[in-house]
Amino acid sequence: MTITQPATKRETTDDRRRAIAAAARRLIVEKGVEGLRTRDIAERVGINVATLHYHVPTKEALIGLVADTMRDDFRAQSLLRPRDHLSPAERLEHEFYDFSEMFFEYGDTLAVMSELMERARRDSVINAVMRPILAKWHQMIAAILGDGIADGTFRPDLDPHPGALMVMSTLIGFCRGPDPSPQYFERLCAELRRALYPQIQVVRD
Amino acid sequence: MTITQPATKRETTDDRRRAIAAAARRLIVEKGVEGLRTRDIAERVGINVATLHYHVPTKEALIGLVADTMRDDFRAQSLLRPRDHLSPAERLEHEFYDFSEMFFEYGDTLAVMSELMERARRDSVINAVMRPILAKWHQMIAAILGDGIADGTFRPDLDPHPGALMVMSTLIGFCRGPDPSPQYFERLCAELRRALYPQIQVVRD
Amino acid sequence: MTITQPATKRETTDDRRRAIAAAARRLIVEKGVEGLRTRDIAERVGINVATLHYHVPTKEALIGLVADTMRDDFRAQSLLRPRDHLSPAERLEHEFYDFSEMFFEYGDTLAVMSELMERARRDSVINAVMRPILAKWHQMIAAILGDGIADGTFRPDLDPHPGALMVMSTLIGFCRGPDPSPQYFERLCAELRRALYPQIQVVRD
Amino acid sequence: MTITQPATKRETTDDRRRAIAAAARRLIVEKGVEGLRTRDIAERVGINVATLHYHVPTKEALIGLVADTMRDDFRAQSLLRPRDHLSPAERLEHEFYDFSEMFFEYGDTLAVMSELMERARRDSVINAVMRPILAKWHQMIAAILGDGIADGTFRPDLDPHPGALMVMSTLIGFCRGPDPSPQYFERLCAELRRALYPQIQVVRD
DNA sequence: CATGAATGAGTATTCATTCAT
DNA sequence: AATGAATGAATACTCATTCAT
Repeated sequence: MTITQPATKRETTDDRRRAIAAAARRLIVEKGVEGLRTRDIAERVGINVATLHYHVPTKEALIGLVADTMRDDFRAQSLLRPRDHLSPAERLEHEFYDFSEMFFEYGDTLAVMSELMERARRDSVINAVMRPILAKWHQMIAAILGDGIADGTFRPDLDPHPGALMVMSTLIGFCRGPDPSPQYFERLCAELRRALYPQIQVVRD
Repeated sequence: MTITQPATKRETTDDRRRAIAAAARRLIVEKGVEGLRTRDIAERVGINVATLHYHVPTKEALIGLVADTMRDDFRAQSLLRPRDHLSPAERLEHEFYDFSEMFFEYGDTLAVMSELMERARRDSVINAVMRPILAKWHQMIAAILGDGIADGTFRPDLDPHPGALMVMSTLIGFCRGPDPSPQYFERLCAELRRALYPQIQVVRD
Repeated sequence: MTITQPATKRETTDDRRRAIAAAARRLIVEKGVEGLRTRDIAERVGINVATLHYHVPTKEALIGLVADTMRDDFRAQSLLRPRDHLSPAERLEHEFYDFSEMFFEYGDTLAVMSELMERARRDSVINAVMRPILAKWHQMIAAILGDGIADGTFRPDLDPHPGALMVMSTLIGFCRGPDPSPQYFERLCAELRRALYPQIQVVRD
Repeated sequence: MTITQPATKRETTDDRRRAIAAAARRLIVEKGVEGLRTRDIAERVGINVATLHYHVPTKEALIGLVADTMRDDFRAQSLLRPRDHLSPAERLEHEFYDFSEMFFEYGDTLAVMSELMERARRDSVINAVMRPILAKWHQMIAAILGDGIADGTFRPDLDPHPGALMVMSTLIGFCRGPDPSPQYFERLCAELRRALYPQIQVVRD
């Protein structure tokens, strides 16, 4: 129903590459990058191994392709979309929401991301694609925090750069954390909010 | 003590296993778990591959062995050592310090940890060893936070469990973060402190 | 002239085959017969691999085609052209000159020839085309020598058949020899002349 | 009876390498260097492909090994052995005899040599081993000719360097020539002798 | 305990050739 | 006549593991 329909015999290269990337991602989730086999991908797409190599010449290129689709996903997903017209608080909530959506709806993407990040350390090709994504994300959150500090939304003593890393890391940590339920995600977000917003209730006497 | 007369004969097998684990860990840092080759380990230890298999019969056992040494390391390292006689604030600082020491002095341990965690998702053997370590760590920090909330050290609205995850994730995030310098680590810790402690300065008039 | 209306439509196939053969020969010079790839040829001709196979159905046929063009070249080149109206000495000089021209001007032809000869041993198709060329050449030189012996131009004790082989082999040996310069070629020809002509200076009394 | 006896199970690496080289040479004679397959070699030696790779890690190394055995053969064979104590005429006859022996008794060696020489043009590894052999041989014959010219054995107008190339090329040409019989070889040698020696019969009165 | 040699089951990649359009 | 896509059969090479000594 989705991708592996053997109805229309000859596919266009672009479709095939898409299908290959999708199969590769699913396999990465299942077996990790190190367990990724060209034969498995070909089989899952329903083509010959040689055909796979016709569309994606080498395994390195294949991983590059996967990395590219990751970037596209992140772009398509609003995660990296600036929302300058909104207030810092709203933008922060969007970050939380987009991340939860990505985790709960498109779980694969984050899992693959995690795999690729680990590998990025030793694989310059992956690194070249992955680093910018993280960097962009980090910078976006830092901007949100910066704006929020300026307009008094967030704590005045908040340090945007480490603060952004804290937010990102916490969200990522959730994925590997002990309780991957939406309820726990909400608790985590609440904690982050309290960590970022000024403690209003203390004001007074 | 076992077969021939001398005293320190017994250690041989155990020593070998230790040496093998050490070599394996170094190689994991260099090439990742997926790049780990029994031959390379043997060569680095200075023994034959067959001999390696004599001491550690299978690769799965080998990774299990490495995981075991990880647990031992974390135990030896004060990270998981309870320090009930100290104040919550002191214990938190100890966590920061121990983590920084592990990162800056024994960088390998965290790198291997990271590799194994990624793999734990699919490898039940690794998972069985790694999960408890993380769980223990998480629980310890949660305890610190809980105690600190109780005695007023930390924000009263702090939620210990997600808070602990936030602390852990942020520390872990530092390792992969954009700036792995001690200075940045300190900024990050400062940020965490501000996130956990009550905002004193707000108290006025 | 090529693709639109004009008259010369019919030649297309033949032109294609010629272009294919030419590209194949260039590639054989560069990478040897064993390094010859249909895809490379197609690319160099500027057509699709499938199109190549349309014009030359199989690789064996392709090599046969190349061999054919070799024969045509040798025919076109005066090497195999009888020159009965000239004196044996003149005809021998023509052989030297034609060979040098082929080596220095059309180096490819001899290189391809050499490649194909080596392969002829095991490939009956190539053998069928190549042997006759060599045989013809050998027979022509033997005829020159025979005629020259008869009219006193060459040594009376010269044995035409082995003599011809000696001349051919020496010329061929030059191509692989230590010094492929025109000067050395001339020295080699001089040596052959002294080996074939009677030693005049000895005649005394 | 010769090499492929599966009696003694574990062979020493040196023996295996020898057997592998021998099998490779036979296969090169049969199918050429380009038709050489590691599987075929392994099968002929009676070992697993992986075992082959254990002894000779790569195909390049394999061809290097074959080239090495060629050099050893040529050394063992008297072809490259200087015989300074003999007269130039005797030394020349030795060259003829050694070559014929190599061709008629150890036909493989020259066939392999021929294959490797063709490939040497594009393969620097082979070239590095083969060139020196040819160079040495050429130089030895040139020395014989030089000595023979000096002591009046050979024509005074003989040019040693091209002369040596002529002798070598003619011998090599015999291998590919139209008639590979011992009788024809003798005719060819006779022709070479007449080409090198002064023409005594001309001296009369 | 130790080792050199051996091996089965993979693993990415290549290549001539074919097919549907 | 031409082509993009597809494929079967190879091909060199790898690796954890085993065996005989």
